[in-house]
Amino acid sequence: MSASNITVWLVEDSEIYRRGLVRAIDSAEGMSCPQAFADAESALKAVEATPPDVILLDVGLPGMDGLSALKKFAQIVPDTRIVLLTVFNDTDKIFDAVCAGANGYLLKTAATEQVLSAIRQAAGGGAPMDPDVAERVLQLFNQLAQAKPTQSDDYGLSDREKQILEQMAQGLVNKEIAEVLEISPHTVVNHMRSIYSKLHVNTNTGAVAKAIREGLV
Amino acid sequence: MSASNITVWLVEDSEIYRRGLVRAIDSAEGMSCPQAFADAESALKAVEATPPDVILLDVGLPGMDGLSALKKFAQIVPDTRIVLLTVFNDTDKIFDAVCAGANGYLLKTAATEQVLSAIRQAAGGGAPMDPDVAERVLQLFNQLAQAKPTQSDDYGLSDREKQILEQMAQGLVNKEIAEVLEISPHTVVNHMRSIYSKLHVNTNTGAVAKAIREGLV
DNA sequence: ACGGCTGTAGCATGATCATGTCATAGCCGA
DNA sequence: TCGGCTATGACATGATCATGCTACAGCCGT
Repeated sequence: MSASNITVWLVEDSEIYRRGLVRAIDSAEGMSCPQAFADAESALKAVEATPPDVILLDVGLPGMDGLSALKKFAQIVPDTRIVLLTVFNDTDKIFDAVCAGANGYLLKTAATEQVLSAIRQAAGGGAPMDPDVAERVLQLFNQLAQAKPTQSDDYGLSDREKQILEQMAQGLVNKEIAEVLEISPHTVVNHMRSIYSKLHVNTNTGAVAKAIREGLV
Repeated sequence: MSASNITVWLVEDSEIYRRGLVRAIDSAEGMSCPQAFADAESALKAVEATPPDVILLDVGLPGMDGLSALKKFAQIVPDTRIVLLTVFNDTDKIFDAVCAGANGYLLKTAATEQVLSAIRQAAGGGAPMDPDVAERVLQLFNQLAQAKPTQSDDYGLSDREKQILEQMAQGLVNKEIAEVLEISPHTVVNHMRSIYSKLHVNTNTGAVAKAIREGLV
């Protein structure tokens, strides 16, 4: 918010790293670090009273883990920009973090000057992101956008059973499914038996619900 | 690929900008710009013969537009890292670009040193991204990932009807739904009529499928 | 050549569903 | 206060579904 003086909080358990970064921030033009915390719990307690512009949050914290903390911060002070600091460069964690509403993602190997620059960018509405992290975000983005609803487990359904399931999920009744697939309604029923058995359901609605939710159709 | 000397191509119609950047790249350590083009067509013709490590691609080109060019480059030389250069900061374009496989996104307002740094990062497998662009990517990412929080259209379903629908999507039969909601099975049927009517379906499977797909439950 | 699986088909029974019609009560806005 | 909407409940009929059983042909691996 304040363009002249950005308030930054630091949540980081390593005392050496924390002290060093606090000093760097306080020395820098246009920003200050009035508070720093060694764990997320104490930061969460204090944040509602005097929300900072930016929080630098270590994801490798003792006690409450960084991602849980991130979600809580995002809930309590949605206007505060939250930049994650991490040594990890793990796709799953990045995915979770982005979903949880992180506004930036820096590696701890970043130089001090880069961190300060990131703080300015975050405060200005940007999302500073390490290029290696960004690369993974883009990969994830493509996976999401290029529509592939992960059918990791198809419950051992046969091709024919999947076809039946698909027609069911179109809202067709058995007779119509039989017509579409050019088989007897009896056969449709038989396939449904197998489907119910494999999906562990016993109603058509249950089968359709499971199929759609699990991306089988 | 080459860590020692990164080959960079520049596709940019502004002669002034192009010449300046070529000179900067050639002067920089560890990279060179053997070729530069004023339009995408001529770059596409030449790219298969001697694919560079990185292509800096202006999206505001005359003739073939930058995004189309991006898709073609990604097809022909998938190993070449493509960084977009743009003056625009438009969400739709960013979305398209990311989907098309861009490996980075710089604004033309970036300083020369930033561009050179971006080239190194892109060549190293990272995705250099302007923080403002990254912010939009993250927003898009959230829209994609966070299910469908916006059931903008609930088809005018009443609260009770949504409850019924929810139970249907659990796979319960009418009698069970009646028990759960502590109403008569007749009433359940009546609510279903309304649901079918509002969703424009006429089977329980159709209703469940639509409800789940549209995020109503 | 045999067993196992898939896909096909059928019959039968009881449960469930879809649809039409009717009815009462409460709540809210006009 | 009246009409409209929601929620409730009911009866009836025909369609559809779930489930139990049997059966056969083709394919695949042993």
